[in-house]
Amino acid sequence: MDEFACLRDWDLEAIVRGNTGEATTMDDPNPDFSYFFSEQDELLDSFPEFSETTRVLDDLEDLYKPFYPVFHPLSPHTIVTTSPPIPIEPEQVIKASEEKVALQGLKVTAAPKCKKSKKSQNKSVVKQVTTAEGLDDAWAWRKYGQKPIKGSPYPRSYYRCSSSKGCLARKQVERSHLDPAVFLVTYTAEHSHPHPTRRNSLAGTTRKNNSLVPPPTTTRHQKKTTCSSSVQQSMDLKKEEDFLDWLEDDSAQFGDGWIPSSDLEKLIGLECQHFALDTGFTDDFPHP
DNA sequence: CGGTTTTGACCTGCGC
DNA sequence: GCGCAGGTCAAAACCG
Repeated sequence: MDEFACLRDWDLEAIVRGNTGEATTMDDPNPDFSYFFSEQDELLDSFPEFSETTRVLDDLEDLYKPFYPVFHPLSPHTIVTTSPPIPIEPEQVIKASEEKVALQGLKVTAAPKCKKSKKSQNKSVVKQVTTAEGLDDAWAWRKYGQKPIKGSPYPRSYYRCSSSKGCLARKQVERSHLDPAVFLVTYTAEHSHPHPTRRNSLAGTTRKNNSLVPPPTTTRHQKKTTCSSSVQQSMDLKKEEDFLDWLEDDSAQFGDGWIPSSDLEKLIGLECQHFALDTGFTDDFPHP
C-alpha cells in the first residue's frame, strides 16, 4: 500500500468510527428530527465551511425534489431509493445539479453508481456528508470489506451492523473523488433491533492500537497495525491534550520512511479538522 | 474470550 | 460466454 493510499484509508476509517452523539435512525418509528435539525443549525453556526457545503447540498435538494421517489427526513441531503416506482438515475440528478453548482464555483459529488441488481432493489439511503458530522451515528459497525472503486482514488469500505447478530443493516462509506471533504454513506437494509445508546455503540469498538505506525513494508501480519486504527482511536477516545500528546510522542515515527513530513502536516491538519468537528474544538489546532 | 480490522479469494450481476 | 467491477466471505492476527 502506498503512502497516500494508507493516508486515505486511515482518514476514512477515522471518520467512520467517529461518534459524536445521538443520530437519527433509519427505523425509528417516531424520530425526533427537530433535534437533528436544531443541532445541525448550531453546527453550521460553528463551522462556516461546513455551512457552505450544506447550503450547496440544500440547493441540490431543491433540484432533487422533483425526482424523489421517497422523501426521507433523515437529513436534508439524504436520498432514499427503493424498488423504484419511478426509475431514477442518480447520475442524472447529479448532472443537473452540477450545472447549477458549477455556476457557483463549487463542487458536487456524484452518488454511487447503482447496479441494477437485486441488491440495489433493496431500500437504501444515500447520504452525502461532509467530514465527521454525517458519518457519525450511534450504531456499532463492523468493517467486513474494502474495495478500490474504479474511477475513484478512494476505496469504498463496507460495514455491517455489529450491534445485534442477524441484523442485516449495511453501510458503505466512500470518499468522493471530486471533493474529498464529502463522503457518500450508503445505508442498506434496516436494523432488526432497537437503536443502541451511544455508550452501547462504543462498547463494540474496543480495538486499540498502541503501535501507531506500521513499518514501511506491509506484510499481512504487519498491516494489522495501521494508521487508520490508531488515528481513529485518537479521534474517538482521546481528548484534546491526549491527541496533542499523541502527536508529539509519535511524530518522530512518521519520519521513519513511512509518511513524509509534508504528508504528516496534511495528516495532522486534516485530523485536527475532523477532531474539531467531533468535539467542538476549533481554535487550538493547526490548520493544514 | 469475544470483539475488531485487514485483505486475498470468491461470488454475482451486468454489459458486450 | 467472457470479462469486469462491485460486494461478501473468511482466515489470520490483534486488542482489552
